[in-house]
Amino acid sequence: MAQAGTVDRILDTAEVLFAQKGFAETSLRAITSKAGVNLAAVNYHFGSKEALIQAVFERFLTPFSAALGAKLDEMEASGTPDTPENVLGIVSRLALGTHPQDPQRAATFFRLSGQAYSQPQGHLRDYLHTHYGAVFKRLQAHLQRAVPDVPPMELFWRVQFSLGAVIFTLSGMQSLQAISRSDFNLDVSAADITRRLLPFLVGGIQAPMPDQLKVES
Amino acid sequence: MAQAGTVDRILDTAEVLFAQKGFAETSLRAITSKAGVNLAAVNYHFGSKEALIQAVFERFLTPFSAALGAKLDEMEASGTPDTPENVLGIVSRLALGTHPQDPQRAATFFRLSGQAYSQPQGHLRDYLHTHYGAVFKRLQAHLQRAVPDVPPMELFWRVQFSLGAVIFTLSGMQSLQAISRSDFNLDVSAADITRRLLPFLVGGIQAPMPDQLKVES
DNA sequence: GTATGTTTGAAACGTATGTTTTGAACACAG
DNA sequence: CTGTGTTCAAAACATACGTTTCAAACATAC
Repeated sequence: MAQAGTVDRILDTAEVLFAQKGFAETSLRAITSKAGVNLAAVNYHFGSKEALIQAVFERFLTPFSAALGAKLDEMEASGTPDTPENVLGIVSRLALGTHPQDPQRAATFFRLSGQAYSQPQGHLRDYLHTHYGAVFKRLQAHLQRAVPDVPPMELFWRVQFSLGAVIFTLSGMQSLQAISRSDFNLDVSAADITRRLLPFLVGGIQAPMPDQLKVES
Repeated sequence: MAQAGTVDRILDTAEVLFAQKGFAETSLRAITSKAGVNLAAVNYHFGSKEALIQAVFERFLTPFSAALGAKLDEMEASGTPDTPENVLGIVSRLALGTHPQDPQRAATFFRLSGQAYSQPQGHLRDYLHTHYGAVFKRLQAHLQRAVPDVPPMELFWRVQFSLGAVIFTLSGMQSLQAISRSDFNLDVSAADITRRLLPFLVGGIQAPMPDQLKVES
């Protein structure tokens, strides 16, 4: 990351700063000065700040969703049974392992995702849904086979709950670690949290259905 | 909300706008013009924009945490057994029912909380933790009695996971409803989602422990 | 009615932001 | 060398923001 081109230096720096301080709170001047490039370079290479944000996500998500697709192919080819543990395990190992040389990278990206998802107006949310919805649905289909007793709509929501638990927790890891440290005198890593997450998610996803769900207006 | 005083008109409007567009993306001018008050009124009555944000949270959270404390008193007095369903049920009914005259209000506030928690630098997160941490710990203690086999630290994280699932889902309800509608042709309300959430959370919180948790640096 | 303290209104201030411009530096083909 | 397209650098631009100012309006008590 030292002598990379202007474009990559911008992307690297923007990724970190966006995760640290948020989109609106990170100015182009902060990015360009820390990256050691000229202010105008962002608009020259990306067109606008919003395009920069999208580019940051694309650079991370495209390889990730491709890797996820490949893992699902593998799973189907090898006849691995569809259990919640297997399906969620793939995602978890992938999220933590796509950038083994930089263990911080995954945490940075979860923070980014958290911000993208909690942006109320939801540009990015829609963008993610349209561009990476296919792999997502494939994943959901595997989960459905793993818990056939859970109705599809219920599973849809449970997957959203899981997403929330994951992104929310890992995006706030820094603060949460401080609390955990003061309460338990113990440090935790992203891998540690993920290991704790898995049983929780499995338990939630395959929970028995409530007796009846009434729909109101 | 029609003829309220300046302070309340500001708070009402700010609450809605912050939830809709975020803190940084909502200008004082947008708030004051929509509230029909002068721009300077915010700085006059609250001192600064950040103080306004805190005031919005305080106005909602203080009654809520008081009500939660009362419900816990009630539970202890009546000898209601500490089960995950009972404890989580209290919170859920409270979150949905504190403002029965305005069902939108709860959703608005969840969106607010989502933004507060995902703000990376975490002023608000710390503020919430220090001001309302006591009730929170009390709740966690009840949960601990409900699932004595789960070690305290594990429970701590599971509560965080649950918080993530709740806030994340309800803060993104609007977008998620759109997806759900297109996938299932079905509409859902906040109460509906909450009813789906409960079994998920109960399943996650009382999930069996993984065989062993190694701690890494 | 006058005086006093509080609240509002309109305008201005200083600053930070995203973006645009213009020209120099550079790489490379003819 | 000359010309051409690309990248970079410095400066300026326009705008939006939070905040401050100061006088007018108001309420309340004496």
